[in-house]
Amino acid sequence: MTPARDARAHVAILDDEPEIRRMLSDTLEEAGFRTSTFSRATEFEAALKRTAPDVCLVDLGLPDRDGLALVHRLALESGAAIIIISGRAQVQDRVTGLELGADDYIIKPFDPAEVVARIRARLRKTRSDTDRTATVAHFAGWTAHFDRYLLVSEAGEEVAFSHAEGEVLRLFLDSPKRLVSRAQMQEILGGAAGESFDRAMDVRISRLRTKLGEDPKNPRLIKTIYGAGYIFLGDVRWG
Amino acid sequence: MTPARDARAHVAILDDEPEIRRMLSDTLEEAGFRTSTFSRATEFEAALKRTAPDVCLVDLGLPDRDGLALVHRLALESGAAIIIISGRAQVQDRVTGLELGADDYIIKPFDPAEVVARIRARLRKTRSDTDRTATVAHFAGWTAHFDRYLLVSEAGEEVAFSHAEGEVLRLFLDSPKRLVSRAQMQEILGGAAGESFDRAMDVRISRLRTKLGEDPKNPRLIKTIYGAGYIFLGDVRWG
DNA sequence: GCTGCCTGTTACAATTCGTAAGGTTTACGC
DNA sequence: GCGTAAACCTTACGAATTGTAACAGGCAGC
Repeated sequence: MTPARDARAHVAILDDEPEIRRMLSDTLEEAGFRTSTFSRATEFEAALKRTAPDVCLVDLGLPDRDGLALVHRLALESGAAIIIISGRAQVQDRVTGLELGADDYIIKPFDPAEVVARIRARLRKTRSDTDRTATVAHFAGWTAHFDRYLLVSEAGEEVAFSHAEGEVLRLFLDSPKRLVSRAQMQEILGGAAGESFDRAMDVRISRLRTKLGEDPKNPRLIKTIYGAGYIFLGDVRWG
Repeated sequence: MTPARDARAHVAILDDEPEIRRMLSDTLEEAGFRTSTFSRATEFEAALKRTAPDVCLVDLGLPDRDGLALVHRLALESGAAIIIISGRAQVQDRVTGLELGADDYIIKPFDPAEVVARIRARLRKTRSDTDRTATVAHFAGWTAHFDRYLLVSEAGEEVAFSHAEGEVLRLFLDSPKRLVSRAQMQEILGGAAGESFDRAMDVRISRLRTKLGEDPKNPRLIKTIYGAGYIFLGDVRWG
C-alpha cells in the first residue's frame, strides 16, 4: 500500500564545514543510515519542507542563521530528534541548547563512533513504537484495518475507505501531531508535481474527513495549517 | 482533600558516593523533580519492583554489581530513561554504555545544571509523545487550546484563532513577562528579513489583540515597548 | 455493451494572511 | 510648550491557498 519506503533511518546533517559534512555522512552511511547534507540553514529548511528526517544533526556555528533559533523552531515544528554539534563547550551553552529543545549536545571535536551511538540511542526512543508491519491502528474512537480497507467506530459502525484515502490516512497515522507538508505528501504518495496534484490532495483529504465524520467548519482530527500543510491530532496506537 | 498524585517526574539516583547522591538529589528536587537515592544496586533493584521512576541516573562505578549489566537489564525491562554517570571518559566507554541501552552518558565531574537539562530533554521525548508540545495554556481568564486553535474565555465564549496568530500567541506564552524583540520573533517565526516583515508582524499582533479583547488605547496583556519589542503580561500556566 | 466504484479534474466559494496606505503614538531636540 | 522623525496600529484590499460539489475518465465484473 505505501510505496516501498527506505527502511533506513534518515539523518539530516547541517554543517558549514565540508570536511565534517563528508566525514559524518560517510560514517553514518556506513553505519546503515540514510543521510543528506546541507551547508546552509536556508537550504536545510527548504529540504525539510519536502522530507521529514528522523534525526537532525545541527552545527550551531552557522554563517547564515542563528543556530539556536533554528533549533528552537525545529523542536517545535519537526518530529525529528535534534542533536546539536558545536564547538562551544561551556556548560551554559549545552544547557540552553537542550532547553531550547535539542535532544542531545555533542562537542567538537567528536568521535564519529559516539555520534553513531547517540543517534541510535535517540532512535530507540523515538521510533520504537512504530511497528512498520502493523496493519491495525486505533485513534480517536476509530480502528483502522489497513488490510481490509475498513474503519470501525467504537459503536461498531463500519466505513470502507479506498486505496487513495488509505494512503493519506496511513501517512497521518505514521506521524501524528506533527506537521505534514504538502511537499512531503507529494514525495511519499508519489504524485506528479504541479498545481493539479494539490487539488487532488485536497479532494483526498476532504473525502477522508467526511468518512471520519469531521465537522467541515471545525475539523478536530485533520487540521489545516494554511500555507504549510496538515496536522493530524489524536493519539494513535498501532496494533 | 485527598493527596493528589505527585505530578513531578520521578528520578531515581544510584551512586555509591554519598556526596554525589546528596548533591544530585538537592539539585533535582530544587528543579522540581521527585527523587529517591540508592547506594547499592541490590537496594535499587528492590525499589524498582515497587515503583517505576521516569528517569534513572546510574553511576557505573558500583561496588556490588557490574554497572553496565545493570544498565542493560534496565533498558530491557524498565520504561525509564537511563542516564549513565561515570568517571570513565573514554569514547569507547560512552559508546558501549549507549549501545547497551542508556539514553545518555554524562561524565564526572559534571555540572548539576547540565544534568537537569539532560533529564528534561529525556522526559520531553519519553514521557508521552503526545504532550511533546504542551497544548493548553491558561492566562488572564483565557484558556488557549493550541490543538483546536481556540480561545475560551472564563464565561465560555469561544474565539477561533488562526495558525499565524497562534504562532505569536505561543511565542508570548512561552516567555511571559519578558521582553520579546522583533528580531527574536523574526528568527523564531521564520520570517524573511526586511521592512515588510515588520508590518506583517504588526498586523498579526493587532489581530491577536483584537481577539483577546484588548483595549487598543490601553492593552493589558500585550504591551508594546517602543523601539524594543513586546512584553506579555499575565500569569501563564501550561497544562 | 452496461453498472458501479474509484479517483483525478474543473470550477467556484471561502479563508488566510501579507501588503499598502494612512492615522496615531512615542521620543527627542528645541 | 512645539515640531519632526521614527515606530507602531489599524483598516481595507487582494493574491494565494484551501474546501467541496459536480463532472468525467478509467477499470473492474458481469
